[in-house]
Amino acid sequence: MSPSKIPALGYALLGLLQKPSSGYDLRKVFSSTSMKSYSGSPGAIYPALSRLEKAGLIRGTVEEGSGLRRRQIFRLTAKGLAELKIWIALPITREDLTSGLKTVLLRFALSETAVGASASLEILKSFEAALQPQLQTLREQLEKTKTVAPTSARLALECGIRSYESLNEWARYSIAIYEEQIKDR
Amino acid sequence: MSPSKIPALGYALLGLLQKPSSGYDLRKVFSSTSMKSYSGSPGAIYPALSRLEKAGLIRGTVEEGSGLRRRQIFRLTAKGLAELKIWIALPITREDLTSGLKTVLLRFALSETAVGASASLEILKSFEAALQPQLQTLREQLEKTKTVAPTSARLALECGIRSYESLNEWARYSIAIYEEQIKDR
DNA sequence: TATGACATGTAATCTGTTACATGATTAG
DNA sequence: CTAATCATGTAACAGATTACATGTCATA
Repeated sequence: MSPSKIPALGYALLGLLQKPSSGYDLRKVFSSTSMKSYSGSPGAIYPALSRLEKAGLIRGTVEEGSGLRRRQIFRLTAKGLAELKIWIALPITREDLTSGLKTVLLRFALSETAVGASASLEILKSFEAALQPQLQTLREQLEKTKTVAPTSARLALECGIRSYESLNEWARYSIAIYEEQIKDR
Repeated sequence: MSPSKIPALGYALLGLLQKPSSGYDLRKVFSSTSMKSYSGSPGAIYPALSRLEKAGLIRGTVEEGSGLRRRQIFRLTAKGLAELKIWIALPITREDLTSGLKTVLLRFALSETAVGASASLEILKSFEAALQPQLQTLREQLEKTKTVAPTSARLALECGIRSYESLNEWARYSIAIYEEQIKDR
């Protein structure tokens, strides 16, 4: 329904705000965990939070009370949670693989808590499906450029192929785990 | 010497311009090869080319002659080539791994032609060196979050670890190839 | 009471995206 | 001759980076 033109940072914030946090908390998560790819600079986060609040997806409340240095705690609204769920469960495209692998992994990481294990499994399946044509394209490119290109260019291509193969194995492994888990439930 | 505040797209263009090309040629490369992550939209490429030309790193000449639809062919200048070489041979940091793996691979792919096989080998070695602490950090994170986190979050972390392990194997494999090649020379 | 970490923000600038505009050439 | 493709650009806008600004609290 909504046009949903939110950049990746916005969704990352929504995902983290399943646990209410201040802007500073969020910055710390970005800089201390494996989410360093998201900027975490104040000039990015605070404006992004303002936009999300203006869009009604989160709500900030100034924390009155004990410590009393002004800290604003943000929480997801119902609308924000709905938007987050839609984003997480989006089927994975080939484009997601080339330009936003980090984002895909974040969506998957959040999926179980936000939308449940069966949705996680669906994400994995669409991920695996998207990998196949990508792998084939790269393999064809390798065949084509094998003889002409310099060694380093060929090796770089091989690196891409190996990466996707590794992702493929991981996807199968993860799918197996989820299928077990859902069966046992 | 120069401050070198060129964005990734700029360097990608410099790399491709080792072979003189028009803006349109470059767009085609971006959209048809595994470099789709670089925008290739005219609103990105043409301004970027202008900036590079203004900085004296490339020079464009309008192609007079046969076909006669106006096409501007860009070529690297000596300064541009020097800048490109510096960028390619930059040692690889941990930060490069988390935020710019694509860029690292591009640098490596270009390295042999632009700066020679021994430089390619150096890049691989600094790449491998940067991988180790990264892997250790992720493994520690996995240990810490193993019991608390939901399955999907744990699996996402495992995906990261597997990816870096795969990169590590590739780096060793590639280093072996280059060491052979350099010995035989 | 002075220093540094906590916590939040703003302003200038740059780059990329999206969408549109223009003209030249080739194919049907 | 008309449509599609080639080839180049521009303008409006959104978002990120960098650097700076501000005030609070703890501690030495």
